[in-house]
Amino acid sequence: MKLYNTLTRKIEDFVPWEDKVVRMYTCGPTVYSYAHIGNLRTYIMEDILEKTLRFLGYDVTRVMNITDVGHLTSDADTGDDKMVNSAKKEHKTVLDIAKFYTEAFFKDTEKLNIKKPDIVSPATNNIEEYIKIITKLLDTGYAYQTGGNVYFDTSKLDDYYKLTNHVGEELISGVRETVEEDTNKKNKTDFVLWFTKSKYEDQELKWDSPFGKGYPGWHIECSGISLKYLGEYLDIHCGGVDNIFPHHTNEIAQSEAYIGHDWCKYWVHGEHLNDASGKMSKSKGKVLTVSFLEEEGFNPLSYRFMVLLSHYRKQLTFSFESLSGAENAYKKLKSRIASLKNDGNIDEDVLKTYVTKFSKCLEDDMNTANAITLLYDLLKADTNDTTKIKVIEKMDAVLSLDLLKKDEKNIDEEYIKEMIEKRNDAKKNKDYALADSIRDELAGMGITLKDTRDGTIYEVK
RNA sequence: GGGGCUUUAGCCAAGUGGUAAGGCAUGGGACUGCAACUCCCCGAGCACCAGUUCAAAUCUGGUAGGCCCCUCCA
Repeated sequence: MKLYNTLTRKIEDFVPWEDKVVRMYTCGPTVYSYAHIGNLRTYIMEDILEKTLRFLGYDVTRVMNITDVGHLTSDADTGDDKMVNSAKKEHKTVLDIAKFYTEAFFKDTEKLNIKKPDIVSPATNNIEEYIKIITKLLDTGYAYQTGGNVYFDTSKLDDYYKLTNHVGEELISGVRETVEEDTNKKNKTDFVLWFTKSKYEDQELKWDSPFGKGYPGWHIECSGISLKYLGEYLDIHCGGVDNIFPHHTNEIAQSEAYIGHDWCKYWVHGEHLNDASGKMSKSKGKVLTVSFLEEEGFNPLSYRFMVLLSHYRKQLTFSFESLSGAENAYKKLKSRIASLKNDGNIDEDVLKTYVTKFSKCLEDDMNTANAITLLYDLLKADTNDTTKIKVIEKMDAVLSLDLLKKDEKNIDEEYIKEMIEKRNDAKKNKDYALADSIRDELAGMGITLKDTRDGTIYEVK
């Protein structure tokens, strides 16, 4: 499989540390509010990656964290914990908030057919792990204590910027006026591993540690969880592009300083979903959530379809026009598939040809757009329906668009058949007013009649 | 100020040197009592300029626009 690796800025052949085994870590959500569909785009990409690897026969273990502490609202040393802010606003405890939004997150991902990772671990469950790492970093001189906090000393590394193209400190200064300079830091890029002192003394969550009672910095969380569950040799680490710097850069710094050798081979980053004004953001007012799409009458899977129609490394601009387009296409595609009938034996050659083509698309740095085009080719292909259904079944193991799932019909079939007959009689008698009123009545129940050559059939919305 | 990405028909989008996939929408046609569904048909020379080449959407240089990162963020 070919994958774009942010580390080398090239598309590379994917070769895991251990043959056929993949250890995959994906940055999880910060659970202080609902995930928006832009966040979810990255999780869809990761889902496709995981399923592709399984499809290709790899033994995948995927781990995801839940950030329920430590994400600061602004600069590391002046900020306030997002979880705490949220709790204050909603008059709940921090852990209540975390639990609530964690559940909401998984409800959303489920609606988008995103598989839950093998291991999901909240940041607050792994405090000992962070303490262990920080202790060693202090012992080996990669970290230092000052002003009550523990910092990572980025000047101890030769290649701190290996994940980015930043050339040095002098190039990344002077952007922001509002950030207060932390005078405790030895270097501009140093970051906090453990806080005991914060301007905000009302942290609800604090733990005892050799460095004082406090709480972990954000970056140490992902390193800690990853090392704990996936060991010292990681194959793939995913996240959104915005995490490249500083989050992932810092993860590499602390992890490799801790274990003393190269850590993660492939860094895969998903591009953002933008709206007309640019990046979608939780702090920018109106938030597009899965529930909101549903309220607007969209099927969440139409959004998944829309995402798969484009490439994960390309920015995508969200608009209701394009979502509607995607939904139309998705509905049509599903109904074409629904009309396939089992009509013979599987043509193994054709099956193999299409499965191979499908693999090729995904192995090409996850070209899902071409994978979906292949679906259209298949429907037009000169083979029997049974074979087509089988191919679609295989493809949907990765695409997860419920392509073969029939919409449940919890309706009175007998009644509908009766009404159809009544309408056909009316049509025969040229009583079109009655015929139309029957059609309208059924339409009101969400039932669409279709007059085909083989008689009238119906579809449930 | 520095770093990076991006620009293909109304919309989404593939394409990685050999003469523009696919989908959605629109329009036309068939079907229909009328519709819906379905089926058939129809559209661009790839932001702009200059190069390299027998040949460029694809390579090089430049111009313009958009976006992202450098600050919590998927």
